[in-house]
Amino acid sequence: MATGRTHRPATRSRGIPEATVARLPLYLRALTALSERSVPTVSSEELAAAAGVNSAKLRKDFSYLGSYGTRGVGYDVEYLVYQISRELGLTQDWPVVIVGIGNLGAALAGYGGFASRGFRVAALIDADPAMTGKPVAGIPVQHSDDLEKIINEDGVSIGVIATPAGVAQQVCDRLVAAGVTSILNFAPTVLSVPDGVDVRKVDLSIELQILAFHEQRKAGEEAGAESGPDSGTDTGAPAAPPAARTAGGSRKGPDGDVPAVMPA
Amino acid sequence: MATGRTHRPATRSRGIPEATVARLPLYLRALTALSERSVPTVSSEELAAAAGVNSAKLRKDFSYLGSYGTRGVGYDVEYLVYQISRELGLTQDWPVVIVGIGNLGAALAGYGGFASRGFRVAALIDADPAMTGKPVAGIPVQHSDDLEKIINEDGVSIGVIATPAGVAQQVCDRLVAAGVTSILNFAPTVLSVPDGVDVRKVDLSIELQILAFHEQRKAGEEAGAESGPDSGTDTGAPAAPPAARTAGGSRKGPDGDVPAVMPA
DNA sequence: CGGTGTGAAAACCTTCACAGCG
DNA sequence: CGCTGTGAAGGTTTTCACACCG
Repeated sequence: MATGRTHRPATRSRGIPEATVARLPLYLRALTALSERSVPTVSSEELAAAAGVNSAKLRKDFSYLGSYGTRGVGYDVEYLVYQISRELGLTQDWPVVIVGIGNLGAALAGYGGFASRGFRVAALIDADPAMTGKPVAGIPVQHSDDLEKIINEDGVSIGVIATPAGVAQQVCDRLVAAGVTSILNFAPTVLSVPDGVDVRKVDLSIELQILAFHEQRKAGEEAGAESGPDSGTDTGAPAAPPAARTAGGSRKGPDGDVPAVMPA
Repeated sequence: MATGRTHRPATRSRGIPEATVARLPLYLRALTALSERSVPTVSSEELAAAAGVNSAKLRKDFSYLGSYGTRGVGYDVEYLVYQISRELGLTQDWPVVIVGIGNLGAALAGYGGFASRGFRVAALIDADPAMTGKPVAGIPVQHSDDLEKIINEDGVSIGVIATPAGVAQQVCDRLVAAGVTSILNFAPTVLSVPDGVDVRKVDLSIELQILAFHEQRKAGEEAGAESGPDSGTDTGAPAAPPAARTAGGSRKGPDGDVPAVMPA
């Protein structure tokens, strides 16, 4: 997942649980699809299936928004699309800037899912002079020297960072200084921002690592014991030597030393 | 954020909470950075800051893995890197196939974060014949007709779907039929898979929508008055309310019971 | 001392199950 | 009757705070 969040000051009444907020886009997507097929109403059961959650959860989620359904019938698709859009703030137009136009930035620039949800790519920004002026997904790339100007002129409050990790923090700082208060970070690094600025992160490799964890477990399960090169070693007892000091000689798994992970 | 099916068999021993598993990659990343700077040990406080979580949470997380720290000192960086890598299953090599080589697929193919974490891009697959043979990030694209063969020959168990939503389910079905048991889905659609197959999804526009929700709230807040983000509301009228009538009837929505205009 | 490891409390989220309304 | 809306129960995650150890 990808969460990111800056502490909520414990706020007031009108609180929609964060977990619910995170699912609203899912419901919206499912509803939009139904709307396109001109389906007039849906039951919580059907909509839940389409969104990939269970119906009790969906009903509970909707109950935080208000009573928008009709007992014995279900929910009016169009009406719900509107209510959720409004709740998410998608009834207004959100100009967004994407910084870092490499492969990923280009993919984001051309991603249809943005435009269709109230987001408008206001500008593509890159530090490489060779990119300046080059159109990507139909939008000319601008140089990062103009970052502040662009943000101010367009009243941009949401920025997407798709730069290498090394420069992400400084790009972030500039965005924040220029007035951006929400950041979607694709760089594999932790950004620090002042209070009042929201950061959400998406790390592609983290998702894969979580899958690997479960995958590994499946493999170990069906064999009871193990068979791979990296055997199960210990499992039950927490044993394992905590104090494995001395940089060069930490004794680890069966494979002598040095884990198999080493970035470039 | 999205877990796949496969719920805890309950009976299985060694349960590391899902929330903890999701953070292990974060710790690993922070530790890898420290390791590169040859830092020998870290305290929970320091590591937590580097990973963007609080220290109590980090210590609790590590307690599920075992007692790998030294009281009064902290954790041995190298040792912890190894332990977490092993727990995540990253000490082995995971061949991965990426299906759908558009902008996003190309970005993924070239993403350094994969290779550095035990993942190996075994193949890039696309349905467009014009792409076949073309090298992307140094790897030649193969045609989807050969999908099953590729998966079998390489013993691939993890697949990444970066195709348009319309074909995602069928690609998924083929991957699963060929033996893939973990899928990372970038297509904005819900995939249905048999039990035993894990799916995680990453939807770029969902993250932005969540940011918009908070952004909207901020805007409404500084305007002083309460009354939610949609204060004025009124807004024309149409839309199709389910059945908002009857005095004292259902009125819970933040905006009384008067519907509002449907956005385009 | 300084910092880990961990029970216990608190907060949060999900699921159950059913009252009640259309 | 069918389905929503929701208290209450159950589960998970986070936070607290402190015993305990190097």
